Amino acid sequence: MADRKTEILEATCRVIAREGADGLRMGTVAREAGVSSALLHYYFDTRADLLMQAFEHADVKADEAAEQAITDIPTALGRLQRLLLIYAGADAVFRDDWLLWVEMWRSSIFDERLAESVRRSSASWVEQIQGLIEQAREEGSVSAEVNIEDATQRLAAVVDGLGLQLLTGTITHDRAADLILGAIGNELRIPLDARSTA
Amino acid sequence: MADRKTEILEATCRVIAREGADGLRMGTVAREAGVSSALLHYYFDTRADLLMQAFEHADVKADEAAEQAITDIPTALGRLQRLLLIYAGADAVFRDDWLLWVEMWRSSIFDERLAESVRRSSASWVEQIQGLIEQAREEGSVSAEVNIEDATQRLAAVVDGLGLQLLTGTITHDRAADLILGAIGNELRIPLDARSTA
DNA sequence: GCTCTGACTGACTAGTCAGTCAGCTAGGTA
DNA sequence: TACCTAGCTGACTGACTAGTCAGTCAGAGC
Repeated sequence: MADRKTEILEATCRVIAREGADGLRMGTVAREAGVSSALLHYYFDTRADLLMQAFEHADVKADEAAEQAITDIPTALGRLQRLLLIYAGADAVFRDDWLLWVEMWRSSIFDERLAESVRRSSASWVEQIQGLIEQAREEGSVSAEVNIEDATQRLAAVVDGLGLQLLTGTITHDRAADLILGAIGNELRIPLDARSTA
Repeated sequence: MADRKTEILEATCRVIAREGADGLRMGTVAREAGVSSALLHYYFDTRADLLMQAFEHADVKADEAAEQAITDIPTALGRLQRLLLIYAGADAVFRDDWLLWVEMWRSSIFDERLAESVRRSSASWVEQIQGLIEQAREEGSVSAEVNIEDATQRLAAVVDGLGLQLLTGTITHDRAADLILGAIGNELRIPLDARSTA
C-alpha cells in the first residue's frame, strides 16, 4: 500500500465499482485517492491506460483471493463448489470484484485492446474449473460418462448468468447458491446423497 | 416507420448496438436518423429519456420477433429449444437485440429507474421459459421428477452466460447452440434419443 | 552549501456535449 | 386574406472533462 501507483489503482477500482467504467472521471479518482488529477497523468498516460491497468490489477487480486479461499479444502469437489459459490456470496468484496469483472467484460465489447485481456482471464477461469473437475474425477467423485468440457463451459455460463442476476437484484444470494450447487450436481452426475457442500 | 418518433428510436437502437449505451451521443443519433439534434429534444425531454424509451422499444420488438419465430412449431419442447437458441444464432438482428439487452442490463446496475424496467422484462422472459417447460411436461416429454423452477432459472442463466461469451467472442455460435441443447436435455432429463432439435 | 531529481500540485486550455431558443415553413382554419 | 400551430432547424451556451505545463518541494549525493 505504500506504493502510490497501487493506491491509485485501488482507488480507481473503488470508483468503477461505484460509478461504472464509463462513469469513471479522472477528477473522481484523484479525490478518492487524495491526490491531484495531474498525478494520475504522471503515473498513467491516459484515462484508458488507467482503466486497463485497474482492470488487470483487480483481476490478479481476485484470482489470489479465490485461490486463497479454496486451498485448504481437502477434496477437489469441495474446492470446485467453493470456487463457484464465491461470487454468489453476499461478501461485499467479492461483489465488487465481480462487478469489476462484468464492467471489464462489457467494455471489451467496444474496445479491442481490452478484449484480449478479457479473453485471457476468461480462459484461465475456465481452465481452473476444468482442472478441478478432472481432479474430482481422479478422486472418484465424478462419473466417467460426463463430458468434462461441456460440463465446464455450462457451469461457467450458469455462474456468469446467475452472477448478472445478482448484480441487478433479480435473485437472492441463497437462491443463487442453491442453483449453482444443483447445477454442479446435475452436470457432474453426482448422486443426491453426496451433494453436501464442503 | 412513417412515424418520426419511431424512426428516432430505431436510430438510437442502432447507435447503442454500435457504440454502447454510455457511448451514445445525441449528435450521433441525430445524424443516424437524418434530423437535427434539436428535434431529439422535441420528442424526448432528455438523453436519459431517449435511452430508456429506446430500450423499451427494443424490448417489445425483440419479444414480438421471438414470439413470431416459435409460433408454428408443433411441440412445446421444440418451441423451448428454438426460443433458447435464438440469441445464440448468428443472425445479426438477434445479436443486436441481445447486445441492447445486455447494455440495458448493465446500465440498470447504476440507474434505479432502468432497474425496474429490467426486472419486469427479465421476469417475463423467465415466465415464458417456465410456461413452455410446463407445457412440455403436459405433453409428456418432461419427466415428473424435474423441479421446474430450478430448471427454468438455470436454463435462463446458462443462456445468459453463453450469450455474454458470444458477445465477447470467446465462443462460437455452433458451440453455444450445442451447449444450450445439452443443458435443456440435462435439466429436463430428456433421454438422448429424444433430443433432436425441432 | 549547492545541485539535481523524482514526486507532486494549481491553474489553465482545448474540446465535447446536452440542452435552449428564436425563428422558419407548410398545411389547416376562420 | 390573415392567423395559427405542429414539426423542424441552425446557432448558440454553459457545464464539464482529459490532458498540459510551469513551477514547488523534500531529500539524496557530492
